[in-house]
Amino acid sequence: MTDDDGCPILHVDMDAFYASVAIRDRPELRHLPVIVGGGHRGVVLSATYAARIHGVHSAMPMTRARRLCPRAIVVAPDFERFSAVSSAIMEMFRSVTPTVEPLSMDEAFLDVSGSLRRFPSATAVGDYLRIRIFDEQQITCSVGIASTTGLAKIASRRAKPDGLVVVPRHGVTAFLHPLGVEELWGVGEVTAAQLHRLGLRTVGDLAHTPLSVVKRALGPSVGARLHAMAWGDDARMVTPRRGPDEPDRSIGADETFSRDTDDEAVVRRELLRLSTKVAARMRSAQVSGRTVTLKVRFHDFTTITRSRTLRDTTDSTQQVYATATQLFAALGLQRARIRLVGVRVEGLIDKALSTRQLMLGERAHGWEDADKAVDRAVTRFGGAAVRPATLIETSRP
DNA sequence: TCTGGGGTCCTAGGACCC
DNA sequence: TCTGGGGTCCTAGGACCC
Repeated sequence: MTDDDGCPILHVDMDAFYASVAIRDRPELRHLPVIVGGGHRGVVLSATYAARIHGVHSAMPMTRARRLCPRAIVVAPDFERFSAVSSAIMEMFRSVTPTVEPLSMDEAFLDVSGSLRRFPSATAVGDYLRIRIFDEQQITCSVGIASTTGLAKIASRRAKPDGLVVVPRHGVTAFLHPLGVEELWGVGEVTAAQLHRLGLRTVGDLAHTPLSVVKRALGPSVGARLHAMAWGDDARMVTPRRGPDEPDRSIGADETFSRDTDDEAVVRRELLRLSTKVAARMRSAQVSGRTVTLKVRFHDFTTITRSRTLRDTTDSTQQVYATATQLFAALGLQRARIRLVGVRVEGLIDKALSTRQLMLGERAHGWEDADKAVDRAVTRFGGAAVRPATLIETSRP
């Protein structure tokens, strides 16, 4: 019947997720070209297949997308909505197997080795999930099934839209070798160009190139990994998402200005807004971090980062902001045209594990109390209720 | 009015330590 | 008085993912 011969890894990927959720909530948009995205300097987050026909795809600048498909209906993203749908789908996955690894809001790996008493095959699990997701969420998805994560990921892409593709163990090279190198997970624009320069266009070309040549071109680590993947050899296991014992590695926020700016006051105000946001998210996640990184992107898109590692971990708005502005001041910019600034805190640990030594004479509670008060007020009244005085817009005409 | 915002992981050099 | 060899931390940048 099905030819998955015991391949246990599923990759389930929603089709045009944001756009699908958007048209589900507005059925009159069905069959129309719909683009989720926005902002005059934004990019396409997701587009329906009716829009893709015109060449629109995700990550494309909105300006270009509108030019390609002037009749497209542009919908602003509603991340709370997406997140709610995503949670429901992930829960459904967990009802089938505990070994679920979400990769993003709209895709996950599942290892169903343990589910094969309840289901005759991995393919049966895939069919079941596709039907249930459509029944309960009215959106379609695609499923890839293979012996490894890398293959399952490629298979789901080949299954799009609304399909299921199995890569049987005995058919790995027949499936893989005709594909373009850029189909491999981990090969982006830069690596693809490097491989093309070597005359390698297909995965088969890559597989049949001596490992030493590939390593020399791509570096030992990337080279070895991709060469192995070209043979379907991929050690990456499905690892259920980090629990609360293992927090995210970093939390950050950045923002592209609606117009490039050379006004230091504008930049500082934005750094304050971003620091406020980042620190609040850290406190809400109960983590604390030591390294603050400032990101600055200039008008020509060149991007630099500057970081400072503090003596102790922090989750204080004030300390994140102070560090970010010091890093910015140290750049010594003279009227540079700035496109984007960002603030990120890395080296996160569980707040309960962070011990902080007070400086001599430092007050034990100061900014920390202020942050807590702000968090409480935001919980009660919403984010607009409490913010630093310099962020309150004045003199709206 | 080309090119978002959220992340992860890797590399590489220098400092520093034993 | 001519040059070790790890290991870890810090910093900066870059590739990649959705």
